[in-house]
Amino acid sequence: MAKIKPGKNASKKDVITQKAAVLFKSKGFSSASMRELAEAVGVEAPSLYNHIGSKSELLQAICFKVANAFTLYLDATENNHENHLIRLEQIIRFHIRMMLNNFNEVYVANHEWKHLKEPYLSNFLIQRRGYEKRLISLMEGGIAAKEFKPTNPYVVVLTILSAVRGLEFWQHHKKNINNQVLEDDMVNHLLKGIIN
Amino acid sequence: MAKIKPGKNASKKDVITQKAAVLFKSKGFSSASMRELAEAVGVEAPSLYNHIGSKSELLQAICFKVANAFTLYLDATENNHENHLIRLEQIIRFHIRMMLNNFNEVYVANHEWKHLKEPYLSNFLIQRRGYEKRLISLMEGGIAAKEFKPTNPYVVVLTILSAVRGLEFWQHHKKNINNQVLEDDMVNHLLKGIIN
DNA sequence: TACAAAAACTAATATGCATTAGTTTTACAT
DNA sequence: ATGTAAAACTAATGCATATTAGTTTTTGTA
Repeated sequence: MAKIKPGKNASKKDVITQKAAVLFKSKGFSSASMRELAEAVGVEAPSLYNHIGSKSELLQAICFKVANAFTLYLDATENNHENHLIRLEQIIRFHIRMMLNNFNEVYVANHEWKHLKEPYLSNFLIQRRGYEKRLISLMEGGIAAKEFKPTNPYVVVLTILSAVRGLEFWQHHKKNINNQVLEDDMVNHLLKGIIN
Repeated sequence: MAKIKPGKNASKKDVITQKAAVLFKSKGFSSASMRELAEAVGVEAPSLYNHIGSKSELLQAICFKVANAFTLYLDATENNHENHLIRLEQIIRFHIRMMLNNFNEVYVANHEWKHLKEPYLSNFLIQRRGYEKRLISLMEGGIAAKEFKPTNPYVVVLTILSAVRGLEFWQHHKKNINNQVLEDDMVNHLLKGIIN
């Protein structure tokens, strides 16, 4: 009946992918059906295949869009020759903003990557592992420069990344607390602790 | 052919539930099939139903076992009239140990609760929300007593819980770092920060 | 108004799933 | 060894899924 309406800058494929992110987030990739996605788009399920290749391809698009965004930002901070503390803080803030502004996609990338098919699964994990390693190097540099306390750098990176990921539970409270307060409080906690 | 072998203290149902936790963790609840679970147990799929009621029931058992363990420990710390900092530290350490020692179940409870059926889904969320509220009260008490810096207590609780949850990514490195070092580094980071 | 391409539709395929029914085997107590 | 209950098995049910094939409708252009 009605055709899919592409927005100003979004192709039909983009519309489908965005709706898929919402659906995959709320039901999980495996439980989300193409019928449900079609309904969200306003079309019958087989019509989706005029625009996309497969369900799996949608997951790939979402996961790699997110992974690439993080990788690109890290590239940028490395060309930016600030000290380790400032670079770490910039990265934490970027993670927080990605969580707040690209919630559905980041959530899906974090939770549903397991259902990627090979070789995408391996590539995704390799990319993520590489990203972590670069963060660990940053920590090690900061410890060597005495900017940070001497601790296990892997533990610190894991703690920071996980804490920020936790913003996925934040959604419901968004309206009650200002995003800037949230960002500042979390950055201060992760860098300076909470003890008076 | 061969019957399910219950261990010393584990009924057959317990064996199935434990294998289910491993399977649900690695494939996700929806993608995990009863055929696969049966294979892990060493039996044909329909035979499982001599011991359990349904796939859903397995998820319920796992999720509430974990939720109850956390609730019980929190009850205990409240009867233990230490100051706020000490109680918070105890709770963080308990969370870390639960992650390390009951990895599969905690992971499933954290990731797959979405697939619980009503009324279990609602009950689970109510219990979890109540738990968070009690932690927030603890933080508020500590701030009022000037033990903690004045910050948004919800942000702090969320940051701590999420950071500890991140130990789910730890599995692979378990052998390389001592669990006690890990626990101490993480507790120190979350309480005192990382800046020199 | 008519033609061509895009994108919708319906119908069908093949697969996989949890679960039930009915039957046979195993294990244990006597 | 024999009878009983537990627990395994095989076969079948019914439903939901992603995807393909083939056809019709819609849309935009000349």
